[in-house]
Amino acid sequence: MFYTIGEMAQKLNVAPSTLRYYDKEGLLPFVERSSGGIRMFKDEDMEWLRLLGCLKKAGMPLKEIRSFLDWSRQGDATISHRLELLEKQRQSVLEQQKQLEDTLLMLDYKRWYYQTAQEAGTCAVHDSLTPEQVPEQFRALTAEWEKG
Amino acid sequence: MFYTIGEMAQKLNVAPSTLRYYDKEGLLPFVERSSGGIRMFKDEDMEWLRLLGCLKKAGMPLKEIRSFLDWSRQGDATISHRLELLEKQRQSVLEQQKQLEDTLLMLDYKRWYYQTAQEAGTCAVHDSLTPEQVPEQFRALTAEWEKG
DNA sequence: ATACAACTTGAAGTCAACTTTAAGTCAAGC
DNA sequence: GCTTGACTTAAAGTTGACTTCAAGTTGTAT
Repeated sequence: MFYTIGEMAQKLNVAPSTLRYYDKEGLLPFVERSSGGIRMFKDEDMEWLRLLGCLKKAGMPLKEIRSFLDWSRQGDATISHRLELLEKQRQSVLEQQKQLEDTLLMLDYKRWYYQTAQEAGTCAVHDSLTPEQVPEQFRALTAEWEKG
Repeated sequence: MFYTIGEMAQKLNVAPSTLRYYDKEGLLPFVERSSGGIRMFKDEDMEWLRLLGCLKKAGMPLKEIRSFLDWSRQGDATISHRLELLEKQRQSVLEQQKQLEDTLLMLDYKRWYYQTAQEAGTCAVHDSLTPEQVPEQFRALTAEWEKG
């Protein structure tokens, strides 16, 4: 079962031009062509593109994804390279998670700050708030995120 | 207590040119200047730059950070705008967390895959693995992440 | 056979977020 | 007073990841 670039783009919810760009960057070396030169995508190709999208969302640049792909096609001699790249990316994901955690805490604090201000009609309400009126989980943050 | 752009850049672990760029983009409207035109950063400015960095790492574009800043300077009339922007960003962070969670699971699976392959010296080892030899947490993923 | 939408390519354009360059100014130490 | 390193600006260059354009081809439906 084959799909055209338009069909595959729709399945993946990306623009056809994006897939052509990936192809040009060597990220789709196994996609077959019809006798007339039209790309014929397989379900297998979608698998790889889903993996690609996953790595991309984890912040991996296309160049590194390309390296990983090239290594995969070179066979068993590159297993340790691939493992190393994956470990590096895993570390990066863990750091990003930590960062998002911190940011979420900050956003939650700010949200409470502005919700309170909205109810009062003014940010000045926070000048006259005793520590007991600040929800416990935010007390440590009032000092840290004063500005803005 | 004032800092030069170089000192502040060092404290924040960014390039001085980055801070000049932020200034040009209207993200540092409150940074004072010496009589000779040299930027004089305060601790307060660092607070804001830390907040900016936090929002940036959460994927907020500088334009939106600029909006938030402008609204903050306009006073209480913009509280709801600010709240709306923060809620939107909070939603975005939650989605990113979910995405990273999925990616981490995939990376953990791939890591196991290549660690096993490395020990065996070949990826072919996975062809002759019974389901019981696959750690339980990865069994559902063998089908999902076959490629690469 | 012809129309027509969807495909093809290479090249150029876009966008965000910086970085670099060039030419000049400021300020601290000698 | 002079040197020197860090600062100033405007403008141009870079990078990554696409998108758009122009000109042409393919393949399906009538």
